[in-house]
Amino acid sequence: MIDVKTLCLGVLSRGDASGYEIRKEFEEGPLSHFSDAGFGSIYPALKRLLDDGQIVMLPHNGDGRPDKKLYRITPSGRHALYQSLIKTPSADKLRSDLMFILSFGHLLPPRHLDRIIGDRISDYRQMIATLEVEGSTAHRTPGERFVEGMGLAIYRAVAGYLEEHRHELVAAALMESQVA
Amino acid sequence: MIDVKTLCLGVLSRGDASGYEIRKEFEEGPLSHFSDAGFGSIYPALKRLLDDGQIVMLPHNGDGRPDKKLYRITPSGRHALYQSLIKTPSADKLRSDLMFILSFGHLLPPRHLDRIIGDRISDYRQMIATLEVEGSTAHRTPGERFVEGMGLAIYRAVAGYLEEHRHELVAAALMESQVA
DNA sequence: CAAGTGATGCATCGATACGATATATAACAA
DNA sequence: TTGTTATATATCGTATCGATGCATCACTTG
Repeated sequence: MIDVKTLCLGVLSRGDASGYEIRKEFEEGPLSHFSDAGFGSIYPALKRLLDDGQIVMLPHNGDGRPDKKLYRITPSGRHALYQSLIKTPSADKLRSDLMFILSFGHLLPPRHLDRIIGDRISDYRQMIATLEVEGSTAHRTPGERFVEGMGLAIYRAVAGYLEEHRHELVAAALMESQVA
Repeated sequence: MIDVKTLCLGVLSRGDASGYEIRKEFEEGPLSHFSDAGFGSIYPALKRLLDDGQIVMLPHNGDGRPDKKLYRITPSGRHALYQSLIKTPSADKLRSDLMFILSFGHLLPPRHLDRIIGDRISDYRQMIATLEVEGSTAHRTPGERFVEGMGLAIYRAVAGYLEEHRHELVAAALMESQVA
């Protein structure tokens, strides 16, 4: 998997940013769907990138706000980013607590099962609605549009599957609970 | 996210297993699609589960093979598993190096783009074919069938999206490379 | 106008997890 | 007999995660 240093270089390749702003990219932006990094990884990564000369810190114009360290990618940093981008990408990873839980569906109360599935459907429907609005308003590069489209496609597939098969699983759990 | 201790308890709730066999479950079984754990996490987890009395080690019948430590879940372990299963599951996570790379598609050679997308489509088509065979042969609980079905639905959505939008992205990269 | 809430912003720390590596045996093919 | 693959345990350094702490500023709400 791509490391946090490279993720930061990727964000900075689009423009100067602070650690906090980089974090936001992984929480909201087009990169948020398939990448992630928290403060605990970003700040150490920025430190190492500084040491390696792949980014520089901009002198904050002594105006109002004191802190907010802005970082800018260097040519060396762009080169390192490019080298990472042309490496063969590792396999995609899906992690889902819900799916782990549902694979033990027969051990759980049917009502509880039905609730957590319903909640998750709502979550996905909400995300889909948000994406559909953003997709038509926000300005995006072709790559970003492609990635957001993939996010949308996956979210729809997940929400659709949950809706279509929810009853089967709950019904099976009901049978199980009547036996026990 | 659910920790490796709980993942191990989940596997052991289906039957006794060694560390190696637990690993295999995350590489092949129905749990492999949405969960993962390597040796470096499993062995320490088993050690802690032993300390906590949530699993026990079975005395290996002094037959042929020497090593192979078999573990069995205890009632205390089943209780701990249940407690984890009824917690509100955290949000699903998708990680994809490929999507990160493609979001910078305009920086990359169009031919390279086309190749890595094509390779990934093949990977997914292969996984889908494997799953379709297994789904009709292997014996599964309702929960496992549900989870495998979700895996299949997502893989199909991803492969389909890649196939349908591949050209758009490559075309955009071509335009970009002619400008530069 | 005070007081609370939430967003902005930096940073650290411990627990956990990851990935590579080492070691050894058994089975099976070349 | 040599090599390869599968079985099997285990460790170690590094990277990452998640929670927490601490400010400041803006906004709203009684």
